[in-house]
Amino acid sequence: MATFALVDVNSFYCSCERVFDVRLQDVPVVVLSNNDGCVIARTSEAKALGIKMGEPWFKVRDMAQRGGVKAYSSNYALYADMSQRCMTVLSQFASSVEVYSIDESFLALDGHDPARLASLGGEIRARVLQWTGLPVGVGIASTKTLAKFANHLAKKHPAFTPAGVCNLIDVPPARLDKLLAATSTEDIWGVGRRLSARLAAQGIEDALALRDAPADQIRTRYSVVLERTILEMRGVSCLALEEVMPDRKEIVVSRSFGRPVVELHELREAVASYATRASEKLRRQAGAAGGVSVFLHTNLFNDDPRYSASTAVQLVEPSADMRELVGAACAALQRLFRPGYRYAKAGVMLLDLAPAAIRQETLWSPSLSRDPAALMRAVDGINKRMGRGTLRTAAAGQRRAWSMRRQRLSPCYTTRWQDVPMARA
DNA sequence: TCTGGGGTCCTAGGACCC
DNA sequence: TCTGGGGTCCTAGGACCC
Repeated sequence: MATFALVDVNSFYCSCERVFDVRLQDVPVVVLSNNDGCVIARTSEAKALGIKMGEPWFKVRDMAQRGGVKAYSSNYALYADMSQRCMTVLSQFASSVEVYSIDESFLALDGHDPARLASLGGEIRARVLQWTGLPVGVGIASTKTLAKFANHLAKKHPAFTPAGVCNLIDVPPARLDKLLAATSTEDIWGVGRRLSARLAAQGIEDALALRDAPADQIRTRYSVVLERTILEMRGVSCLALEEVMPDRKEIVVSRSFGRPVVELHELREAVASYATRASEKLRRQAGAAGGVSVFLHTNLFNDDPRYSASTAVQLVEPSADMRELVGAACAALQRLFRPGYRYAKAGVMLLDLAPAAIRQETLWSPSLSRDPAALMRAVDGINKRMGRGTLRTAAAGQRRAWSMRRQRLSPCYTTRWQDVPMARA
């Protein structure tokens, strides 16, 4: 029987902020989305105040501040670096690790003494905390879906020992049934709000009823995906550990603007910036794009006149060249733009991605002596050393008055020398 | 009056995840 | 005034092919 652990960091973004500021230890902390728009991470103290996930910050700000909440703009440079440190520690505990998201990993624990799994979970927690300062939860079970559930239980029930660890393999079947019966289907990995509502309408009101529903009926009425979830809940492992992250099939860079944008030239700066960033991500996976799509829209929440549009441009041959991708994106924007609207957001998607190495050249492809890839390697190299955006296309602009608000940003403690308190002194 | 069967590819939309 | 960003997979239906 396979054994999986799911390890995740509690309130990850908030915990990262706490590591570097002891004053945040016992106070409620939230981290906001880009543009300081919504609450996307909350500590338990902030949850206790009734602050919901995804809630617009301007709606809860007054209440939150009265309650002593400290709010931060999201600092992805800090979180990405802390994530790497955490994953490095986790890799010491398992031969195979799947980094599932910025704050979660699945570990293959096969080969460990079954009697020692729970205490192993405790050791994982202790070492990650000691080496990175981040608190994690550990769920252990025979399938990935059950490991997710175990992790959920470890957070909810302080009774499991050691604290923060739940090993479902040790839980007697009758007790497991009770725990499932007390769990909403929505709290099962793979079941979202919509499916949960449809299931409830069919009389499947809790996770126990879902597990025991007839699998073939579920497949016919819903999908093979949900059938797999049910099998996994029964201990039949259908989802394997995926160690190598497959290359992205599409790359999206999009942002809401810090304020409404009316002028084409400002939109062009934004779209060129997004295309530049997207091309960096593309080259990082050694890919080339066959097409570029651009979208833009006005504010969907207020009474501004609505306009929303997208269009795609096919490239003559796949490319990872920043200049070509920015050019294509700007051409697409030109087609979409309608004057007189107050635009709120734009985005660039790179489509039809393929490995750059196997691309099909045309009769007019540049010769090797004018290798555009060499130029891009130089650009990427300089930006890596000197900071993102040091070299960019002129189209990406200088003033960038449209860029997002981040008024509550913490320092990049681990990735910028200027931001290290000691270095400033 | 009669109007096959089977396959592939593409796209849009819906659902999920963090 | 203020409402995030970036992904994946599956399915149904239409176009098209022989």
